[in-house]
Amino acid sequence: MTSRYNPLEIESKWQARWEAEQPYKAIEEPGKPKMFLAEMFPYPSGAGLHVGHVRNFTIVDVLTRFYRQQGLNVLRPFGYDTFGLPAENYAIKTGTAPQDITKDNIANFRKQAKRLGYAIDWSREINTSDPEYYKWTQWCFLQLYKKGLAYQKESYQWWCPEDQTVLANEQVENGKCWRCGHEVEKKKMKQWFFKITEYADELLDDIDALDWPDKIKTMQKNWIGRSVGAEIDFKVSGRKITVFTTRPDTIMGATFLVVAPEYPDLGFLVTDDTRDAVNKYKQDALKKSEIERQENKEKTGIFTGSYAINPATKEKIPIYVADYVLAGYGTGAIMAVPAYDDRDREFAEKFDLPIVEAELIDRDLYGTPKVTYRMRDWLISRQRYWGCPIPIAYDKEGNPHPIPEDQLPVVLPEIKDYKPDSSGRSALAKAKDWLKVKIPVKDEKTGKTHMEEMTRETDTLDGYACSSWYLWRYASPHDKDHAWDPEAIQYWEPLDYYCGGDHAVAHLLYVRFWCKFFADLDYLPFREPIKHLLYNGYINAPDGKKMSKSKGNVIDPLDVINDGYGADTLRTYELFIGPYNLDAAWDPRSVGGVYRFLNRCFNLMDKVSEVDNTIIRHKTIKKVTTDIHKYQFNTAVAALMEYVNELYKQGATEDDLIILAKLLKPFAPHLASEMLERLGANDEWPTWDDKYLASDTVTVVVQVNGKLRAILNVDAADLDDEQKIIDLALTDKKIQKYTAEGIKKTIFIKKAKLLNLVV
RNA sequence: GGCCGAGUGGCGGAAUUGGUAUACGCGUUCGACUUAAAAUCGAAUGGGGAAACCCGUACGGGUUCAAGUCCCGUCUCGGCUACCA
Repeated sequence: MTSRYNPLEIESKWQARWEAEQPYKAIEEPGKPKMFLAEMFPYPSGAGLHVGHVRNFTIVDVLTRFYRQQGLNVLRPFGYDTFGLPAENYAIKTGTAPQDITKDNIANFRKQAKRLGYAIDWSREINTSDPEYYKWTQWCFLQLYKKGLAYQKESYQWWCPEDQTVLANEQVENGKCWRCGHEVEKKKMKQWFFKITEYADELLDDIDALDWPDKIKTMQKNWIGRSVGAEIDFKVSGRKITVFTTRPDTIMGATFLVVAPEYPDLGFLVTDDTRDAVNKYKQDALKKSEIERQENKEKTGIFTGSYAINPATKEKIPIYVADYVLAGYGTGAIMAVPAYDDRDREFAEKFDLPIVEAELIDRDLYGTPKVTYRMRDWLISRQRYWGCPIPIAYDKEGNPHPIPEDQLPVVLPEIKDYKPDSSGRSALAKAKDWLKVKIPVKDEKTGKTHMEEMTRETDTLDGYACSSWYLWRYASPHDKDHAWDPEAIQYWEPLDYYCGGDHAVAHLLYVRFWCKFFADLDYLPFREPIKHLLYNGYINAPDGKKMSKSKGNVIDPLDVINDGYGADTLRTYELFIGPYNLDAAWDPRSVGGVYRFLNRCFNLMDKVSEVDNTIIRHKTIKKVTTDIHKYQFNTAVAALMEYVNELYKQGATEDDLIILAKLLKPFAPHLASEMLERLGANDEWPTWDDKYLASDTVTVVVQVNGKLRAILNVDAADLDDEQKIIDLALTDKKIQKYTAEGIKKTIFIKKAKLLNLVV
């Protein structure tokens, strides 16, 4: 031979072959063990792939190829999460249709992903903004609607009176709209919700059994936040206020009540003297932004003018309104026990209210047991254009009607102006023709059905709804009759490995919620959608900071490839960079180190000789295999480097090279494929035999008082003879020196091949 | 404030889960090859010391024959969360 290692040449050769032969197409084979893996599908931004995507996708790819090489039937699809604000903002700015932007971005992402050599089944691509896909998102919505789990509710939202639009919490800065600077207020609005709280208990109870990182499991538990307590009624001149408390046993110390500013019965509590002041306090509180609440935790509040009777002490206690009580949690009213609660004490001190160190009583005396959750129902309405239309229409009275399933999809109409207008509805409200729809209505009296003209819902769905079921769509991505094909689901699902570095709570909780819901409807034969979750860390810039365009410290993975390193180096480097679940900083010089390693692999092809490397070969097979099982990709690569270093010293046989290429393939598939082809070998994953790993002689560490003093080479068989080891150790001059005063105790650990002499 | 991570050479990181601390890579130094450089190949590389040795896993204690690993306390950094009664 020889040609130099030219990654770009090798990679384009193999990518062309994989494109033509589609070797990674997955086909159900009942009876054959399957493995289904996926990354959290990307939002295809205009910027293309970044190094974080590469880390994420490569982890999935290593596992994909590893299990393929082990003979499993592997499914590894790919998709795009395309609805969302960036494309809409870009559309508003440029007048380009989000549909077109998305198409271009997907094409770019696909092209770039192919340059990384991923073992993807490209026939299963999905795209959430494709009507073929979101038809079924709408179908899912209708199933939830039918069961009463998709519902409308009046609730307080941040509202900008200038822009006439709802704002997310993060879009409110110091009580002002982030766009126009106008003061925002909380406005009661009718919005769509999914009733995730219906599954709160199951979502919480099933967490422990998941093979997910503890970090994520804890975050989900905290998010759901189950509190076991009681509801207690306090009489207020003929009416009552119900409070929620986790400490009903402290009721003897309850010296006042506090209700939230949004408390519905507030009007009843005020008197002629207090009405104006309370109203003003309420208005101010509703104007306060979340950020202000965070920054200023100084207690504020005002006396309503009413008193309640503490059912335990029979005493008359004042009722306050204060914004440290949240309307959305419990009943929106609390009994304040300043002796036992820090917040209540702070409030009591400020307003000069009595603090009573009362005795604790039986928890069940005055309340009824009640469980409350911190998690709220999932607000899914968005007044945005670029999202999945909610399949609902309203009759003349404003009552909602589901769009019949045979009318799906409700196609998002193409419009010219995406900007929200003063109507406070999404830009869809301007699609006049689209708004009108005829819905069959059954007449109660005659039993006959007639078509009635109605007006479509103009809100679109939160993007998280689109990603709540895509893992099941992967099983039958082109199914025209179902959201997912039951037989394909039966074979492939649930997902074996899911890998990502984001969405610890939201997405990963919503998928679990939908899974349980559709399992209850018998659409899914399992109640947890994801068996193993790998949560990868971020890759930061060389300076350790987050990569960002404005800081100019972004590493473009395509540049790394095109600079001549190639995709194999990039992939291998991103796994070698450190433990997959920790953040890591990009180091351009270490990239070179990995490139040198792949070079050494390639050049080893010229160094074939006749030697026996059985032991190191089997050791390496074992190390790489077990490391991949433990997701220790960095040490798996290190083991391959050690192996190659050893082969450089000892010389390598063809067998050694074949094993190297097989083990290398998950990391550097192009180079490994090239090597295997030249060696005339297949890529079947090798196995090791422990008998080769036990060598005849072993090294025994000899310590004196726990400090290393000598190393002995002894026959492996002698490990069973403790006295012989001790005698041997005592022939060592150094050991003799340290043990001259006599030995008090000897500890021999066979497993560790260690002898400790205590003097 | 609460919860969860992390702290090991000049740097990224290893360490069979309590048993030879610093694997592998980067960087540095030296050598080989070369007219030369690059590339490549080989060797050395925690600190102190002439050596024997001593000191070393953020800091202070403890348990143990033995601690990077376990326990108690402290500090620093990162993430999530934020008055949830």
